[in-house]
Amino acid sequence: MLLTAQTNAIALKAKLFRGFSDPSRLSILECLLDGPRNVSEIVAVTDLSQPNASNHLACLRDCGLVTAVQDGRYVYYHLSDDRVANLLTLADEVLAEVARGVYECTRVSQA
Amino acid sequence: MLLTAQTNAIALKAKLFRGFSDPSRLSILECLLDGPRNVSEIVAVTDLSQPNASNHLACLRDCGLVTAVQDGRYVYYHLSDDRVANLLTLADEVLAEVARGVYECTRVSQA
DNA sequence: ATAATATATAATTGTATACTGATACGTTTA
DNA sequence: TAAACGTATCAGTATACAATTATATATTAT
Repeated sequence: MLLTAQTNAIALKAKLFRGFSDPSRLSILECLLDGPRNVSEIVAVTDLSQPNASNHLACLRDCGLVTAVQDGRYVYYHLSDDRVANLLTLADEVLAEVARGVYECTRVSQA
Repeated sequence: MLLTAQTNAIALKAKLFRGFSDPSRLSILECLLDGPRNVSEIVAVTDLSQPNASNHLACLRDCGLVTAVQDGRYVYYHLSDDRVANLLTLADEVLAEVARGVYECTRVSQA
């Protein structure tokens, strides 16, 4: 694809949405809706393996969706912007509207 | 991953976001912000190959983000819900906040 | 300093998915 | 009906990505 300022902006946005587009990462984000959590707590809540959670957290952190704050040997994560929560809420609303369509979507993943 | 009502809801939401998480699909969605477009018009605006656009449209359609209306030999697509536009706008706002972080993110894709 | 705990990284592997080229299908026009 | 046009599907390939296991790094406690 040709790279212009416009396509670059689109690529950025796609990357942002990609942060939301995995169930593991969504679980992490939703668990952070209630406030900061350290990795062990996130692992406990989400049932992800520790390295797996750590990988997804690195992705979310690099993408700017969450922020890490080290406190001793613990690292606490929190949503980096209130609008991240808004995006999740808005997605719920769209889902309520089109849930049936998404449920029947077999093109992205059969899972 | 254990499948509960909760994880199922999360999987649905992840699938929804996946519709937004590809530059080609985002281009299509943004081009539909201005109103309905048929496939040829979408191909012209986005510079995607026709089969590629058609594939992405099938995904967006199955996921409920766009709706297709056939008119003769043309098929017109439009956003299926106003909130889809809202999600795109909100994403822009988050991006404005965290653009630098996303730009530096090398974990999702090196492109 | 050593052990224990918390988190991050690396290497590997299987699977998902984006793209291309060829082709099929459906609709309109001649 | 045949030809042209618009759209969808299919097969194949290359790449991206998620999960796992093993290991490294960092911090606290003994």
